[in-house]
Amino acid sequence: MKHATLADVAKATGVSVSLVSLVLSGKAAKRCSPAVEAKIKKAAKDLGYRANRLARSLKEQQTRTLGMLSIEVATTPYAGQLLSAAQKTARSHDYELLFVEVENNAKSIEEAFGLLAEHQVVGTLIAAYFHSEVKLPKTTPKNLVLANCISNANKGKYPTIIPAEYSSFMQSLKLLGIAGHKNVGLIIDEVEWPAVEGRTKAFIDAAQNFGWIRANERIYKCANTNAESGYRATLEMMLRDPEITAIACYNDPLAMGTYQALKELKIGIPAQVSVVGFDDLELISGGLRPGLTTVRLPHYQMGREAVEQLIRICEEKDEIPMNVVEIQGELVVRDSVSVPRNTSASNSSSTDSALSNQEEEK
Amino acid sequence: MKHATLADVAKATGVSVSLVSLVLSGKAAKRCSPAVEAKIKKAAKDLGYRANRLARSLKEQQTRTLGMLSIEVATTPYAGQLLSAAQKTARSHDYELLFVEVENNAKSIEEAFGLLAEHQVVGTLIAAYFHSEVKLPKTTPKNLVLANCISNANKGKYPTIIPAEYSSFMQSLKLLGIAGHKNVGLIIDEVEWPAVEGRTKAFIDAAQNFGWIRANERIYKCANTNAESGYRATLEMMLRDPEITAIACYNDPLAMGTYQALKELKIGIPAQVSVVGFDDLELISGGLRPGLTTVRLPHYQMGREAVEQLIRICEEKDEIPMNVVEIQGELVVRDSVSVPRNTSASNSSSTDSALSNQEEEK
DNA sequence: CAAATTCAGTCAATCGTTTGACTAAATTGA
DNA sequence: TCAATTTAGTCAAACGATTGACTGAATTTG
Repeated sequence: MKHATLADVAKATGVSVSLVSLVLSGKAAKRCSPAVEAKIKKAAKDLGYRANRLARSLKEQQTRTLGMLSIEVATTPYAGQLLSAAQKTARSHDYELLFVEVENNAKSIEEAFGLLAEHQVVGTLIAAYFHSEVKLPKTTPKNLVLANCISNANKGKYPTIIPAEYSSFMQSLKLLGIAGHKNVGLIIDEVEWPAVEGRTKAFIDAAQNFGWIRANERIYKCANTNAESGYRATLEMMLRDPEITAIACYNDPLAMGTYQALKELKIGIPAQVSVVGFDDLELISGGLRPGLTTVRLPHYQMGREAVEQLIRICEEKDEIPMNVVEIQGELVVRDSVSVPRNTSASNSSSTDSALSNQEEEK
Repeated sequence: MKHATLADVAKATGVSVSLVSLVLSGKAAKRCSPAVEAKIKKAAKDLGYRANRLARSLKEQQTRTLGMLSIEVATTPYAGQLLSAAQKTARSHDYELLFVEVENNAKSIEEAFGLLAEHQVVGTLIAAYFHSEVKLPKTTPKNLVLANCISNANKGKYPTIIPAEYSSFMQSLKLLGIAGHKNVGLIIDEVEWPAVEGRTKAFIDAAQNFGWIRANERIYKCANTNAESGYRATLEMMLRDPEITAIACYNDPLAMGTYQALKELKIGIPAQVSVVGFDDLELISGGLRPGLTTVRLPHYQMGREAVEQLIRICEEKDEIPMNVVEIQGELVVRDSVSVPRNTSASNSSSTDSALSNQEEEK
């Protein structure tokens, strides 16, 4: 039950293999009569002929396969979108994706590079599941693109597609600033990932621009970025700084914890305290009540852009590809932000129960 | 900067290509002197020789590549684990994964089959992101395995790895039954997926075994399975059936909504009402307070098992592979279940506030 | 010492596709 | 009518790896 080859089609039509190849790849310019051409095409169809890409690539000395190295990317909710986008984009350019998961260390990545080399991939994409630093080996294949990660050791060497942490987070901070909040807290990861750096800077700058009070003292660092951490940080924050009217969270799971703490303290969201998250994990941001205002990171676009850049450099269409592309996040406005409670409570979107809670607290 | 070939190694060592091939693939039994063997190996290493799998596969007339067709699998939180497991398992058997995303219709899948055929994959895995029915074209490649999906039109034709819906859900229902609950409600998807079918059956059987009251009337069907739906269903349920002491949810997002509704109604979890979910979406189940008791579906194991079966049938090691393998979920006990309020409140893990709420209600 | 065996390798065909070089017949042009 | 051109194809080498068949020399055996 082996697959039909050019030779099979040739035999069925009574012509040479060459002619079949020429006809089926549309290069038969003036070398074939219309009648024979039709016969060949019919035979190919009847036999279910499909070109053997192995043979073709061997002859052509290049494949249309891209390597996709995923740094634990696949086991997180965000991850899939990048992968999905990468695959679809590759497919739309007639490329395939060889998928390999690696650990974030030079040895594991080097091994994967070797594998991909054996498969003669023409380019490689490395993607991480959160904006982090990737540990590359000394020697890397040509045509390498980084998505959602950076390589400090090779700064500027590879095209790199990352989220615009600063300006994306700034969007939600601006929302708090414009609403009139002056007492804003930040709950953030204590580990110095690129994402943490960018978002912290945004917070500090926003504080300056909007005249936020004692902003530096209102940065709460957590060892983990899950709901539990957010819960505890928020309890601590509201205990130490009861005048806080808005909390910016490094990500949505933290914001989930913030919700829990505020509800336990009977502090209304957003009537008494506004909350913003980051990531737009639909499961959380869309599931919380009230809906969480957050920023959606463009994982889909990152995947697409990364593969498009990769294909461009593989085909050498673009001599000077831009080295670092920052992709903007998108503010997703739901119902967790209102004006601060002391400036114009009447103007807020607070519910009756939230207002009564506010009274109880005072 | 092309890659070194056997010919390059041969030239560097002054021997024939054949000998290099023999030596490097370890088949040089008595055909090579130790000295020459060492020289060849050194040259190969120095040149960074890597076998060209295209050429090898062409000659051998078979690849070590598997096709992974993913039905929108990549964009969901669960998905990654199956994919990750599939890749790692394949890798551990020296197979690679060609990853393609498809839509769940015969045309899209047929197209992908064609692509995979061109790449001469030796086997194909189809995976869905939730236990659903897959629409296959009339002709399918040999060596096809289904993971987390079934094909009713081809029942028993392909090895199929699916979660054991009935017995997995039964684990958490049993927990409710043993705790002594008699008034249990179910919130479930209205669409008749295999997952819905199995879990509904488990609920009905559990109701019979444990003597649950009016179980059939306490099945609430939702158009969506998100937190919002769970919230509304729970409000309705508690309004109509205030004596309910336990709610089983079809999945964790629904349970998240159940939490919100119960908290709004000032009904303590688990003091007054116990809740169980399904899926163990860590983001939700681990993030909720109290932690949600739920069932973890073995996506990782499914991926591994599916690829192992696939490789087995590709290599024809197993003549009679089991046709449907049901993989057991694992009960993840957190803090959302206790004994029912009316039988022995003192025995429950209820908090003071929950108990006081209970008093308020009565 | 001759024959048989072992050792240490080489040769050459093959997998399926591509493509520049070639050819034989038909057609055109002068 | 004969050379030149066009048409309609075929030939054969190549891509890189594999492997059964082969070979010439060295060693063992009787």
